[in-house]
Amino acid sequence: MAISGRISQWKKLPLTLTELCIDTTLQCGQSFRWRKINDEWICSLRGRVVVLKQDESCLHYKSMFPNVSPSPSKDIRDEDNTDKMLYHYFDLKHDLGALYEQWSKADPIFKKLAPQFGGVRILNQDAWEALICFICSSNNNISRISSMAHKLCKYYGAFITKIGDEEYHDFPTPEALTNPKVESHLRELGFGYRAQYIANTAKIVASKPPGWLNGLRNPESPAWGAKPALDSDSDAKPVTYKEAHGELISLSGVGPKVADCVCLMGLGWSESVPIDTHVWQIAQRDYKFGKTKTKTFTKATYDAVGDHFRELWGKQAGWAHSVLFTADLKAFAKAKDAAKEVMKVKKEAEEEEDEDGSVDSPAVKVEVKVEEEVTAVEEAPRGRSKRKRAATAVVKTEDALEAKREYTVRTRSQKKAKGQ
DNA sequence: CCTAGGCCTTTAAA
DNA sequence: ATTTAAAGGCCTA
Repeated sequence: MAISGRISQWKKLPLTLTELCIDTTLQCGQSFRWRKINDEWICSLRGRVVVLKQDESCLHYKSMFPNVSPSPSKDIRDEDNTDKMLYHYFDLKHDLGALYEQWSKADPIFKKLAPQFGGVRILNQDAWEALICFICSSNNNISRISSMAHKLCKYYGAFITKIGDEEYHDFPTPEALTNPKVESHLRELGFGYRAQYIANTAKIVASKPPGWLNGLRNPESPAWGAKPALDSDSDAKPVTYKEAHGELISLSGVGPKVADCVCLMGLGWSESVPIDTHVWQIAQRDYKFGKTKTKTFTKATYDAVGDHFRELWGKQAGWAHSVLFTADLKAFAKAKDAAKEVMKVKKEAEEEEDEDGSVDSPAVKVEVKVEEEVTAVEEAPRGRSKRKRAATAVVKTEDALEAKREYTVRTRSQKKAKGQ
């Protein structure tokens, strides 16, 4: 494989799946730039391309740097701080097992769901990247947000290296997005109304003093590469979560939810709980938040839900929230797959009957219960190979249906409330 | 303080 | 086939 930069060997970090599960953590909607290729995760990160894979006991990683290093003759090991970078990125100083125990103790609902979703961890992302990506997230879905994030890197980020035919670029700086043509270009690229938000926010941030955004960090969670303040200027009073949140809201395209995402995933405010439509649904369905006075979701409701979770889960409420959020996403995806699988089986059954030209097939045209259709498929095998295929489909479908039923039960109460 | 409507684009249902 | 709704919201009136 052709690589234009310098590549490190595989290294490893002892780490259990309870402490970190990259499969869930990297695709639960926190970060939008990781891509999975076979069993490896790959992403450009702070000037290098990082590849990750995980087994029972270790996180394996390697990194690729650009060729234009300060001293090309120097051994890569002297400057490769990827181990420390990942330790910071995954915030591994926290004992996740202990946190899960604490949250389970405080909340029976968490306790029930958590065992299936271990190793979900809040990433310590670059604040600027989080800010722009979550501006993109409004009224949007994960796959489209991801493609937008990649376009930003592709057109505005510094080139890092090429692997095969794929070029890797870093996430763009604010300055790189201040060009007057950015807004119209991003619109052409399909960003929609978010193009303006991004352009405006880039201008605002670029006009602030350097380090302004990271100045909103939780002091207990310093930025990557930040030098510990030597003799700190005593007039700089520490920022609070609420203050940081308020500052972010003043930016373009940033409301309470996006501000909380940046606080939690970019600025180290672990008590921040972003309330999006999913979390709001969880709050209504599982935490009795349905009977508020106002029907629509107001700022007051937003704060009330956040405060409730902060009281329930404590200091690291944002982390606990992400576990439940992940659980809901997975259940939702499973139910969706189930629906697809059912359609597929339907189609197969239909095709088989067409092949035979048999007439006794009322099941496919009439709206009936899916369970009955599955039975119909099972009883309809005629040739050997067809029988096998049908049997496999049934097995897969039963799992899928189970997931769908489970999700439906969980969401029923909410649908009822909506109907009134 | 609360509410309604509009906004870009894509996808899946209806 | 067209239309509607929803997808991890925000902004303006």
